Amino acid sequence: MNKQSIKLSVDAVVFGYEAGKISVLLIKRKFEPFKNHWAIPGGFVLNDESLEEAVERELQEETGITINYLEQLYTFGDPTRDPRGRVVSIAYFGLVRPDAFKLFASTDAAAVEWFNIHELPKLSFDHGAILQKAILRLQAKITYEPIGFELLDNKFPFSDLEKLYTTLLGRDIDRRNFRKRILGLNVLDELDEKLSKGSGRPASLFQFNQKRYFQLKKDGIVFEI
Amino acid sequence: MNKQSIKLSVDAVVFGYEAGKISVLLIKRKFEPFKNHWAIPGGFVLNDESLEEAVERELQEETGITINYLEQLYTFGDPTRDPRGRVVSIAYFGLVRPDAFKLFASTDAAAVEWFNIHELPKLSFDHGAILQKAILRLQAKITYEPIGFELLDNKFPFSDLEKLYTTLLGRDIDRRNFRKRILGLNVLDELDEKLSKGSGRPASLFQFNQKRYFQLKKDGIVFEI
DNA sequence: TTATATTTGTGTAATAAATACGCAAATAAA
DNA sequence: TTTATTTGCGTATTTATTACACAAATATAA
Repeated sequence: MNKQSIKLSVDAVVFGYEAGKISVLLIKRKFEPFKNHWAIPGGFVLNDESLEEAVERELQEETGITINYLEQLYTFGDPTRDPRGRVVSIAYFGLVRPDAFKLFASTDAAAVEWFNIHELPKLSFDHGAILQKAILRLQAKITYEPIGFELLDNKFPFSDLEKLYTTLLGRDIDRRNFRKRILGLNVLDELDEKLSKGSGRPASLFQFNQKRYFQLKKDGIVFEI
Repeated sequence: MNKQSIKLSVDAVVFGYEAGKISVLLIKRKFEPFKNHWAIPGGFVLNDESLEEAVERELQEETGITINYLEQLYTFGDPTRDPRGRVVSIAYFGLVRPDAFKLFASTDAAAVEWFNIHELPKLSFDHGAILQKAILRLQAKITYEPIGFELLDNKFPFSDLEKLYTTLLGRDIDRRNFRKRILGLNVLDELDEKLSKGSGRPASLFQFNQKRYFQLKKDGIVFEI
């Protein structure tokens, strides 16, 4: 049997949300192949680190960002996906809060930028397909897991959540029914604080109660929009 | 940077169903480590084959089985999961029809056997965790994708489908409502043939119409139990 | 200061979907 | 020929989803 010579990398599709726009974090590659082309951040796995550690390390090195939520997306293993030879990549799916939005300082990449998911550049390797799969996962998953909160500030007005859902699902949602549904799930705490932004009645701030969610989940209550 | 020395393998959790029992295909390992212990079939990926090809090849070599449905499950990459060194494994999830049930002739394994998922032996490596994840995937997925049919003969009486669902979901289902629901999805063709098995009124045979399902799916109709 | 625009917050009636439920028909076995 | 077993089917009740409008609180403009 021939010696196996397959390289292993991780890639991360990181989403952020602000002002009604879903963005994804891309880097401009510093080296060949695809030098100076846009790509999903990622890189080779070190021998003694876990896959998640590899993702977090690469994100740190290339974008300086710290991630708020991370899950495995899919493993891409087509033998021709990398011109350098056989590279199998385990793709991850990440979410960051708005406050993490600005603070990146790339060292290993020529540039780092947020791109609106509707205005994407052409991507390196099979990263277009990876990104597509991640978008589908995000859209599907917010309807049955409370991951939307991971894209909002810790405290948020209800209208932010509503806007996030209409944006992600790409359709209008009845404001009253949505509020009833979400508050009925009993996983949001209403705070005493109010937030005024511009004109209009000030909004109560809410906070996702993860502990209560896990408890309810254990009891068999399912999050569903 | 140190040279990467990570090996890549695939493993397949293959489920079968017969007479109200869900089984999983296991092999007895022929070599160290875990020699003569039970494990999920799998092995190292060759340099120039896709991941799916690797799975199908290994299944063929170790169990002689040909699979009916295959999808990626999850990639397991804990640095300590294999005593031989760093081995990252991409786990797959497969289903076979009852007629494929008997015909295996192992060459690369000391033994091959179907085990009821409720009477499993202790497994090698982290295969217990992989299998657990596969069972959860199977249980979840039959409620929102028509994969249950992949576990039945091509033509089946309705009661077989009902039994499969009660078994997998682990709870009773109202027979009339279930039938209404499934037939209402309009993805089953009722054949002219009848099947008599033992006593009782003979049952009409049904067939899953995959083409119609894909069409309906494209139109936005969702399969859901 | 007052009027206007903007955003938040809330309840109920109408419609649709899910659930509960029992008996007759067709066959094999006794 | 009687009995046991399995299939096939309809309707009423309950529950969940959807549609829909106006008052309260603030900022801004007049």
